[in-house]
Amino acid sequence: MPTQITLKSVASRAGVSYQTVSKVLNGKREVSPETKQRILEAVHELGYRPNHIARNMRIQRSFMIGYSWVQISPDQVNQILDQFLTSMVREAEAAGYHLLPFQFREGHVEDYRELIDTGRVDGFVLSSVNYDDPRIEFLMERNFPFVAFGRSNPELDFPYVDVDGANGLHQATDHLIQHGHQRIAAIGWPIESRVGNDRMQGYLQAMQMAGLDVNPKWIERGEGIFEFGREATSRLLDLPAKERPTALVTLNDTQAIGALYAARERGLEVGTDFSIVGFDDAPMSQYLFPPLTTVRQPIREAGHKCVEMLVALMEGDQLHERHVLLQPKLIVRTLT
Amino acid sequence: MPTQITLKSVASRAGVSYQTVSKVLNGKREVSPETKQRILEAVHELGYRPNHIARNMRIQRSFMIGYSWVQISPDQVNQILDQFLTSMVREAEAAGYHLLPFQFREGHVEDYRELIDTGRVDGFVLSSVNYDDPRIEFLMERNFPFVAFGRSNPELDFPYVDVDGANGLHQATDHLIQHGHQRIAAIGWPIESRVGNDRMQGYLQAMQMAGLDVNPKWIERGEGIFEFGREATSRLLDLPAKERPTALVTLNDTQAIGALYAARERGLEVGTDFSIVGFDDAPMSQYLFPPLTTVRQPIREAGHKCVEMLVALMEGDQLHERHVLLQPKLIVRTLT
DNA sequence: ATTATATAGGCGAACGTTCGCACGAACGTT
DNA sequence: AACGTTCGTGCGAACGTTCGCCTATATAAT
Repeated sequence: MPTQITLKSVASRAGVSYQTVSKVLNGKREVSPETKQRILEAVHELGYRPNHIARNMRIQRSFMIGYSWVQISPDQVNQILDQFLTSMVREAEAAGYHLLPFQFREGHVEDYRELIDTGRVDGFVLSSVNYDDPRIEFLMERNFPFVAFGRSNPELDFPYVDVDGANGLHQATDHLIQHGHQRIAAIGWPIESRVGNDRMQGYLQAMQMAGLDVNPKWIERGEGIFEFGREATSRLLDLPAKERPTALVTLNDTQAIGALYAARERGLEVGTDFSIVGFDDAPMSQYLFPPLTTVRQPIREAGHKCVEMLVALMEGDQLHERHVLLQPKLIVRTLT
Repeated sequence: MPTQITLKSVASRAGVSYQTVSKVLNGKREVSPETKQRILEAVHELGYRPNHIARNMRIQRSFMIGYSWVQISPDQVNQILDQFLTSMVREAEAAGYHLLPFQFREGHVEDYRELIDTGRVDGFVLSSVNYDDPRIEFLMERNFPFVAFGRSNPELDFPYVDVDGANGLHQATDHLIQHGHQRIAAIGWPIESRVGNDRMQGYLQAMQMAGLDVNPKWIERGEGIFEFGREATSRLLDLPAKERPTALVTLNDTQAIGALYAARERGLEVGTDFSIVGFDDAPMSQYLFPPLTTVRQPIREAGHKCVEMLVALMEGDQLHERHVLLQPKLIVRTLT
């Protein structure tokens, strides 16, 4: 390490006290144009950069945003992390903050507490929230700034950004209805999942608004994985001909691909004999045979919004919207 | 914010000077068991946590590792980021560090300089390195700790971790040879890509060792995207029957999927009429029709190693290995 | 000419740590 | 009994900022 260039170095070069240099750099108006000029030159010549740790120490802020994500199963990959993270980093930097990614052991609020108590972060963005999320309870109680990506219990009032999953499935279901399908099944997630329930609601609404009855057998709930999509679809296709669905919505692309497999195993041609709509627009979904019609979430916008809101909270500004619901978009790739 | 609990709070409760508390907490041996006990109790009762910013300020270290990744094309998703990031975060935390993800505008070494000069990071992990990477030149010159994930110019000696792409393609090619293929093509990346060239080398080696001639027409170079895989494969399949390859290796799964499409467009059944091996083991590759045989990189191990080496560097320890080459693994999913 | 007011800049303190040195007491050695 | 050692603890300083207050000089108002 070459010896640091500090305020003092600049000051002695410009022939002023180091506090005056600080004032110039922070734009205080109590300094004459000439000395200001002289100081700025010295800053430039020496290539001075304020030491952030010292600054944060004095200010009693870290300008860090804590963020943790849950690792999906080891062989699965988080499809949206890249986009979400990138958009958050960009927005954070624009506001003078940085992201602090950290490990979070599910249920261990301590991991959050630790970061607060050691002064490492000024706020959090939460993701993978669900009903009764202990992190939300904890942070609300401590009155520590945070924004959740996703909703939790309806009775809790905290700032969040979410994608309108119900609308997404509404669009997906409508799309199938428009193409003449009447018996449409849905592969969902376990009832403990708030996200799953929201999305499922969109399916039910769309069916109801179209005046279509929903056979309870058409609703399958299980993990958002390939295997479950495949099994559930198998069961659906085993139904007697007049109950058997002609189309299917799923809550993510992985399930949809499982469904694709199951249909194919029966010799059904997906897109003509049987239709499937996914959710997520996973990177490879466009390249499947046939390409998967799916619902794309505005992930970047979500990341952007989360940080924007959090920054406002951390700076003590008033939020002009505490709850943001972003609209996903149906990506139509097959014609049926 | 509730008023912070500092060394002083603890000290006054335990009836000692705050510096003594610091000594206890840092395990200095110059304190009597009784006072130590008393202090530890006070620490526990008050729930004291050392303020990290203050500590770092004093120590003149940030305990932060800078990491930046290049955004692939907007519609593509970084398949490995999740795994790489997670493993780095885990390893970093275990060593008392945190990751600092930041935006990096390609070619702008300033983004790195800024983080150093403001004292925000103690070291970097680089990824997406290539020949003549300006970051490497810059960091070597400043003698600032870093570890690269990936190799650069052979004449530069810096600590790196890489996956042995040549070995990966060697395995892939061998697999095809074992199954009787003789005319094997390769879809590569532009010659400016070090990673691409390394991998391609493995293909050439495997062919040579098997005594198979490589027809120059079998080598295609272009972007690692679907479209190029498709076009290149089309060209290959247009070759006259006795030159036409019966199998194909690609440098990533996206190209492989393009190849799959092209083969399918000709009515070829992949796996029997024509064989394809990919690279990366993208999350969806296992669910393609047919499932894609591909090469899986030990990404987690790479992230782990990068941080482990970097931590050693930052702490001034001697590295017992400056260059780590990890072996990828062929994942066989189709029989041909 | 005297006093009030503004302006430019300096100075001390503080943020919460860690670190080295000084000091007193207890102890063992001569 | 005088003296060196060790041990336990306290104290001052420092890390690089920002912030508020004080002061000296110049300027304007009486």
